[in-house]
Amino acid sequence: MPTAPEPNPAGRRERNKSDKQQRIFDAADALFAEHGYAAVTTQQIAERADVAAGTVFRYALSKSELLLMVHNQRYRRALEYAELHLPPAGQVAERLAALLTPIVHFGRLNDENTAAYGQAMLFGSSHEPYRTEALQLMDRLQQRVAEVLATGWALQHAGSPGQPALPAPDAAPAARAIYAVLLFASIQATHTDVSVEHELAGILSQVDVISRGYLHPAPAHNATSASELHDSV
Amino acid sequence: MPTAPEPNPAGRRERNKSDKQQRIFDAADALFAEHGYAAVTTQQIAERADVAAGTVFRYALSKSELLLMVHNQRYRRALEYAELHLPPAGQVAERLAALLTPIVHFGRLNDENTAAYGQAMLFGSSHEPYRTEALQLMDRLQQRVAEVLATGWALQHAGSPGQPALPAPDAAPAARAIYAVLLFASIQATHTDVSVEHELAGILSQVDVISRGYLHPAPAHNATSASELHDSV
DNA sequence: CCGCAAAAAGGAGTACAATCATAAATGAGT
DNA sequence: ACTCATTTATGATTGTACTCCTTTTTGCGG
Repeated sequence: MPTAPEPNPAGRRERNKSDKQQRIFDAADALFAEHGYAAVTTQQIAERADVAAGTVFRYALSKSELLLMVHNQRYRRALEYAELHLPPAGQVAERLAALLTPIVHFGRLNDENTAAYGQAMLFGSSHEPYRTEALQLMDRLQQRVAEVLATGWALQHAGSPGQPALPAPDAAPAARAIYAVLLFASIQATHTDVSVEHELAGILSQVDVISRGYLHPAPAHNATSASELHDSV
Repeated sequence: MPTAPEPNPAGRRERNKSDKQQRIFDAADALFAEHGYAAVTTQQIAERADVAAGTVFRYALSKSELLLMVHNQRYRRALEYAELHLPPAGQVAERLAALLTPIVHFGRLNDENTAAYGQAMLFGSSHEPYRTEALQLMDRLQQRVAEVLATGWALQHAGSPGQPALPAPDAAPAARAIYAVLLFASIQATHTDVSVEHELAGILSQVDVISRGYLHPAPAHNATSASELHDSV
């Protein structure tokens, strides 16, 4: 729709070089959105972007990285929307639901591509820059989840003047578990025909368990420093 | 190369036909174990099994299903070991650790294949019989986890003679969350160089949160029947 | 034993992601 | 403007999973 790439045999080389990246991005984005990841060939993307087949792989290391490239942007928008509409206060369960619901719905817009995106994120090579970007978005969502949890903990343990405000426990494990649940459920959803509502209900019931576990006073556990468990690539 | 060379002119056709499946299984198992999933070609498997290239795909729909086929067996053994060594009683956290530790260690024996196995399970086609088998093993582990949780709940809420023994809540969401955490961590581990101990500690810290959430008296939740979330094709 | 239909196996062929040797473009130094 | 080194683009080629039409084998009724 925006660029109408007429096969201009003489023009290619003379074109502005710096927008080649943009042409490839747009081509991949449009084709994946229209036909779905699996049905699109890298050849088609190259043709639509009006570059040679091999050129595509100078801007992304693999077909799946092309998907990461275009889907990161879409995912980021969904995440920003979720962050924006997160109520600044309230029950933990409701705030988490508010945060996750847009993400789940977004995933359902094109569930084939969402599954492929998850696959590229989970199984892609560490050398792929766009995968790194995707992992950062993943971290960012976990961060938001952790904040909601920690805030909830602080509120819950605020009204005891006797206690010297024992610090909130590390919310990272709970946030990570919630993310795992979200991802797992999203992928499962592509293989079944559950409704979004059903999927969301399943996710939230798991999230509920996890957030209760976080908020529940822990029985003086050996806090195995979980901060070292980060992806170190 | 005009015509096919006759590698073994007399032998192939006259062999016992019914063990072809077994030959293919053995060939795939050995080659995957020795060289790793990615480095093995279906051609190699065919050669080692002494069948034609196309024949392999009459016994498995895809290369990844070959992996599911052979890895299911290995995984089942690990699961049986874990079930066997599960202490019949004790703290929930310890029993869950006993259940999951062998699985995590097993995954580390050949983490490349384990990741590929997870990938085949999560993203494979619903028409693949061996994937269905893998999903059943997944369910079985979740079942064991759920049992440990439910048993723990029963013990914890046993000593109140006043209450008319309110029934244990559905442990399925917690079990699913624990499985998601396990799978997610296993896959992550292949991209990092964390030690098994570290990986396990990370998993158990998440499992702890989840099991505490399950055991903690829930605020009367709508138990969305999670049994319908199954792959239905 | 002999057709003969159905099932199984064969292996050349296909599609496609990804590579790589070559070629073109670029720009810095003079 | 002219080299020449470096960066970038090209597209034919390759490796490989998977398909598809053909051939072989099998089992069965006469």
